[in-house]
Amino acid sequence: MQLFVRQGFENVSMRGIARKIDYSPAAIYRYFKDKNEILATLRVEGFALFVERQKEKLNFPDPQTRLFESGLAYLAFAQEHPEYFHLMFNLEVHDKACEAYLAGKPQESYDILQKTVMDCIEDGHFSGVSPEAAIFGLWAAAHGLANMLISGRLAAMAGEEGLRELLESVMAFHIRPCPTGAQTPLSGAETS
Amino acid sequence: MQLFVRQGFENVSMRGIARKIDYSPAAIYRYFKDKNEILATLRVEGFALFVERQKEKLNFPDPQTRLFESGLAYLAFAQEHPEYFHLMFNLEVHDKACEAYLAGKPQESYDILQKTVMDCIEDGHFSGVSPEAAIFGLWAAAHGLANMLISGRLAAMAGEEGLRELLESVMAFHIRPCPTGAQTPLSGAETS
Amino acid sequence: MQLFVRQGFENVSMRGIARKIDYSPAAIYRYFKDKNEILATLRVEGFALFVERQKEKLNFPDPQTRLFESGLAYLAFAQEHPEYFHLMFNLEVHDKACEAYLAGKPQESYDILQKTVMDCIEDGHFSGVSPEAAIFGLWAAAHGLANMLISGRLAAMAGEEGLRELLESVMAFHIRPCPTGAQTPLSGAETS
Amino acid sequence: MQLFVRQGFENVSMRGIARKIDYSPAAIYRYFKDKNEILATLRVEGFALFVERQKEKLNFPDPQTRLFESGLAYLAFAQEHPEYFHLMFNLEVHDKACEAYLAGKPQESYDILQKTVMDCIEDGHFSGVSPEAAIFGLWAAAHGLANMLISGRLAAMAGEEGLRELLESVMAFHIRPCPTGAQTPLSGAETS
DNA sequence: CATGAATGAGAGTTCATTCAT
DNA sequence: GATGAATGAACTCTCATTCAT
Repeated sequence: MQLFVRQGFENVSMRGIARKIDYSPAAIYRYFKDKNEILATLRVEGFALFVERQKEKLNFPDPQTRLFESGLAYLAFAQEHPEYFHLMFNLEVHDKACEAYLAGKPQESYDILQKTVMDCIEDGHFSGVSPEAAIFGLWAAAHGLANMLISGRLAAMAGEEGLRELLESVMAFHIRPCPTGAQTPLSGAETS
Repeated sequence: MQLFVRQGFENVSMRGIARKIDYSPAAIYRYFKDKNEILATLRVEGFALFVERQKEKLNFPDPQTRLFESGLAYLAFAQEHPEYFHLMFNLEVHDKACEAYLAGKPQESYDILQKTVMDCIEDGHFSGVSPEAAIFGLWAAAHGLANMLISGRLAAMAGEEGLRELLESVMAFHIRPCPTGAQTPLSGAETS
Repeated sequence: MQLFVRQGFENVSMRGIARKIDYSPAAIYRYFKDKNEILATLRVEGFALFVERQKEKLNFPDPQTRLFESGLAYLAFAQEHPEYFHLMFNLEVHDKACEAYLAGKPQESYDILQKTVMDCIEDGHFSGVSPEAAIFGLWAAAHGLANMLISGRLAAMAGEEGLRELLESVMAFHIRPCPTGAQTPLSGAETS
Repeated sequence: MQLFVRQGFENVSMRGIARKIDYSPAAIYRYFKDKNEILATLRVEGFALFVERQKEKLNFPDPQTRLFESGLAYLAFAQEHPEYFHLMFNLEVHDKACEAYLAGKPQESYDILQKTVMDCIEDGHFSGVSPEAAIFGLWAAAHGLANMLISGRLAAMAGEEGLRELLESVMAFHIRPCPTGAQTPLSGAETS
């Protein structure tokens, strides 16, 4: 099963899969009803693995460290399983059973992240920051960094060596404390 | 040609394009060698439009405002031209001419952003921050937020109303000043 | 179009059709949306031709002759267009547009036949016979004979030569007058 | 084996059969060389059952009653075993052994029917009628009625209730006596 | 005796592409 | 300058069938 997960996902065609695992296209249908079922299965698998990786970082007592570590875990997951990442966030899969199962995951992630951010705020680390802004901001930062990472654009610009340090310093930048009272002026952004 | 760019891009098929511009599929080949050439052209167009939108925000004298505005412009672009965005960042287009032409763009963007960040640092806004970390961090943040925005996940979680305010507050969060001396501890993340 | 109607209908596969008309499978889809649309079109065509052939026999003033001739026309149609016949009566086609169009045809046929039979009864030819019984009886007789004819079973048993005379004499047998008052006893038929 | 004969036959696929008898598809091949062999076997079985049902009606002393009852038996068979009927008369099965075995059956049926018809003629019931015409005529009538019955067209036009009475009255119509001397005029049917 | 695993052939269908007109 | 007609290759998926176990 997991064999062909590692093989990239350009050729997401039954024939392509079959060729890669040296099976006949028909053989696949013994194990999966559908092409959708394959993708759905992989998606679920991916999310399970992802959540597992995230939960591993839940034990750090310091909320800032938790934030930092879970961010790095986000990136590590994307780097180690770019196909899963692709499947989970960039592919639109129309499978009701799958979506039903996954419906709760984002909320769960949100809740965890929320708690961590609130803890930071209570610690005075993110004082004066709207929790919602911080949550989505940190989330988006990790997500965007992961995307740039697996698309190769990051390595192309920053060089292969030092990539790890760069990622860490970027995450550190995102988690930097917020000095009391300071707030950037909000000029209106025109979005027709 | 630009007519059909505005019409959505789900149906990226020659037939679909032809139907939308009320031409025959064959007619397209008078103007483009290939499907790849169309996509490449659109990619280039997209990047041009993107850069244009970004440059519009270059006139704000205050570097922080520049940062803030260019971030919002990034999001606005994604929201107004999700097809371009998709094409530019999520689709792999194999076209040599296109890639050659675009090779310089990221560097250009990088340079602009770098200048703005350095200005912020000089202003004491991002004191003690590695410019590289800030550049990629802010870039990734905007990129991730844009991705979440056009994938609909953001609206699904935060609600349609308030979305604009949320985006602004998130961008503000990312641009918050850095208090002198504060730095998060970097513990090594072992993943694998 | 009509080329491949004549070629038998065993190979009712797009590829088979394509091979027979020396086209590529894809070419067929320029002319028909669907495989169903082909069959539906042929069905409609077949029914049109059938009704035409039947209406040609409507001018005979004598109702018995009308009956006889329309019966022979039924058989002639089956013999000349066995594929149409197959398509019309032995194949189940699931096509809403087609079925909607054809829904009225049987009733129309029924009405014509009913009129002819009533005329016969008024002439004293089928005195004492239930019109319904005569209508369905004659219909079924023609239909059954046509089926046996195109399945080859009739020729196999009665020989190729003399087939025409046989058909005529069978039709004559079915149209024989009914003597007044005579009625066969109805003993109960057990059909669980 | 006979278990799954009763279960309907729409899904004439090895997989479908296997599912219905709760065996694996492969198991079937222990008992039958082929899909054709299954169908051939069922065909033979069907004909055997059919002949049996017909012979049950052979004991009625009155030839007209025999005719009537065997006609109803024909219909009852079609109604009770539409799959057999389909298999026997509407499906082309290419199996030499099967065909060889069945070659004699029609002649046998023909002989039985011939005897009955001759008896009727001797009784003065079908006076002046060509035996051949009567035989094939009655045969075709029963066959056509059976076809219309199981195709659902009869019920669609005549209504579900009253169907049984209709069938009986139609059969009675077909068996009506022939008055001496009367013969319909045979005008030539032009069929290309 | 029965099955799980596998397959080759083929089903209907779509797509990017070509070319005579 | 534009199209209608056509195609080859690919798609997802099903089927009858085989064979080691």
